[in-house]
Amino acid sequence: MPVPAPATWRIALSVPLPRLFDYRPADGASTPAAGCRVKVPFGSRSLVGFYVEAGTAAPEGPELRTAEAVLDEVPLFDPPLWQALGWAAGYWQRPLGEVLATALPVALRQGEPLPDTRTAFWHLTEAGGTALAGLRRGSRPRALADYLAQGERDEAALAASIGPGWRDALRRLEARGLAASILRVPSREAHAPARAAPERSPEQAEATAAIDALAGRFAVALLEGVTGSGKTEVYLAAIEACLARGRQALVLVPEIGLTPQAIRRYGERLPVPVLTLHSGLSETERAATFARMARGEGRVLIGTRSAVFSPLPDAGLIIIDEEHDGSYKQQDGFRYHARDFALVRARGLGVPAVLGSATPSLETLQHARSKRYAWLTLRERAGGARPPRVRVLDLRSQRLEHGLSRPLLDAIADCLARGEQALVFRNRRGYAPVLLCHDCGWHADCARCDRPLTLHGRHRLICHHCGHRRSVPPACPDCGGLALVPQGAGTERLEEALAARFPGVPLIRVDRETTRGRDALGKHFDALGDAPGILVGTQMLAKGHDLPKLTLVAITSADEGLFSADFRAGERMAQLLVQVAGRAGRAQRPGEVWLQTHHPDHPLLQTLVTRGYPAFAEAELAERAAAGLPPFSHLALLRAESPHAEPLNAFLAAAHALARAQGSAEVAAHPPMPAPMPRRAGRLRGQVLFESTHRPALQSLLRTLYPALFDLPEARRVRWSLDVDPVDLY
DNA sequence: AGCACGCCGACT
DNA sequence: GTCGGCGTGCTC
Repeated sequence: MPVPAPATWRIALSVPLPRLFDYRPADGASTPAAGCRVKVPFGSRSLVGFYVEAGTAAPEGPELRTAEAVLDEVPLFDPPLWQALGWAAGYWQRPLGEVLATALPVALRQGEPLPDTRTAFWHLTEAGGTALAGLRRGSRPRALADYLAQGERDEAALAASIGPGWRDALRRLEARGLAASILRVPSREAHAPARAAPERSPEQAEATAAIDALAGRFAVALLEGVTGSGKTEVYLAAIEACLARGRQALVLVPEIGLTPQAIRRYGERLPVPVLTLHSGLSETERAATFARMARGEGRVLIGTRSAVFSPLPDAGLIIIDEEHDGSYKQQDGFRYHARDFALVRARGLGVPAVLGSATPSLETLQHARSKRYAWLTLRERAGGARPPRVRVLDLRSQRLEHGLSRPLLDAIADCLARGEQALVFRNRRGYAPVLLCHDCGWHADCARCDRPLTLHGRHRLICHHCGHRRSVPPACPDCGGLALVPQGAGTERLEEALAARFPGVPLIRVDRETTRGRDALGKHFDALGDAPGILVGTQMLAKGHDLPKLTLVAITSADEGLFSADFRAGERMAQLLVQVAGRAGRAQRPGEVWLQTHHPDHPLLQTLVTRGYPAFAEAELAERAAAGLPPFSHLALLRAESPHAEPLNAFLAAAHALARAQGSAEVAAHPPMPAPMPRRAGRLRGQVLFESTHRPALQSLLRTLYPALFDLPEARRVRWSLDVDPVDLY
């Protein structure tokens, strides 16, 4: 009779190795549930990992080390979340431990316990009730005692009611035994919303009813609503219904979509507290939000990309606002797509998901066309606002003043004269994108990226790809000529030109330089107010709060994206143009959009301008279908970079050979090629593209290829990463 | 990714 | 004579 192999614990660790690690069970510990955190020795350090499953020690395997401790009685991941994360690790090709670690706030990742989410509620003691009348009238302790006499209150309520000095007064009452507190989970009781819902349009009511009808099962609805059509009202109605059924709702928003105004709007309209998750929070706050959601205390969570990992023990609805937005795709490390993961979670949870956008991604549109998603549309703008009129301005016959044509400047002047506001959009920061020698054609390039340096101010050249800075040379380094001229216009130059042309008119520039930190954007808009004025800036202007006086939107160049090598450039350009254009003419003032271009006859532009985004998307989908591009095929991109060409080429060739050797007829492994930016920050970059019309075939190739890449000796000399469903081919 | 080990330049 | 540069290799 053979001796049974000793049982082991298979642990997922957050290290970039595509396997689990086997340990002997911790002394005296019983086998944990899947997903429990376990402390284990690893090399010379001690790591927090996740128990996955039991295993058996291979007879000739390595000597196993012993796990130190089990940190959880109950895993932090509920079963559907655990399952979805396992799926994600397999689909996006990342070690499970790394995926699980990303899904947790840092404190929990490091082994901290799930934080206490109870809050202190204060009340008057019996002695306090008696002593109340004896407290000096008008004093803070008296005010506090009077307030507490009405019933128990949490500290936020005390602060709001008493104002500064409340804590001091409270301490004094507590010291005299007049007030006491108990720690308690805040009541889940619904309160009356601070603001009532406006009347819904028939379209909104219809969409709301359609979403309601999906409750209790997995289904996806695309809510395609033109800018200003009130998609948020539909979300709010769907969330209310979800709450009424006793379920939690998760709302994902793009990075720039989660403004204080937006949060306030949800908070005022919903009958429960709204939790938020965004880049401005501390790790303590993130862990608390995670805990509140895990315990079912939080009923509504609004957050950016990473909020998709929140526990949802009572899930009822998942909403992905602006589903086309690129910020849902994580661009380093675990390269997941929050929209796609949200749909996987919705399926696992058996709840509906709503994808909202004025400009849906072609992927989502294709699903809607093929009837896999319900397709709901909002065609009317709320309050009877008219869609803006679009005018295409042919630049070929125009002289430009710092990137602005005469007719456009006149239109801005008219707009200001009417007492209205204008928005000038330019997707380039800085003064000018190129500094050119007029004598010999030399231009200033970044020495580490081979790309033109952007002129900032008159003296600084900055590389937007690697951050490298230098000053403007006194003369052309090639010919010695002194005629170094800025070519093209960035937001800085537009601001300068507009200020010169419209002296005294309020002018606000909105780009990464001028708009940093929490709600800097909101402060800009507040500064402008309702007075006539001009906003000039980058795509940060595409969203933000409503500007009722904004009636003119100028897009200074629609040409980028028309001829780009990236097959998604046209789609992105169209989405951006429509989003920016949608800012014009809310309320009762009709808006106009001016579009400067050197290619007024370009078919994509023509379709977009004359027939709108849906027609553009149809045309683009037809082209993608003909070219066999996504969403009609599926891609994975192996990227690599190295300071030297030789190890880079060796790795890509080896990886390509490996894929070829696996020989899938259904997957095309393109030969290694340079990245669209072949050199960045001094590193050479190359890639291998995998493509298949059959997703399972691509997945099957990646499942064997990914671990094999780690074993390539060539892999150790380069930095490499695998991107499944890349959104750009950079 | 860390972290240790390992073999060559400018400092107390 | 050492501190430390980052190449190379390993982690149950």
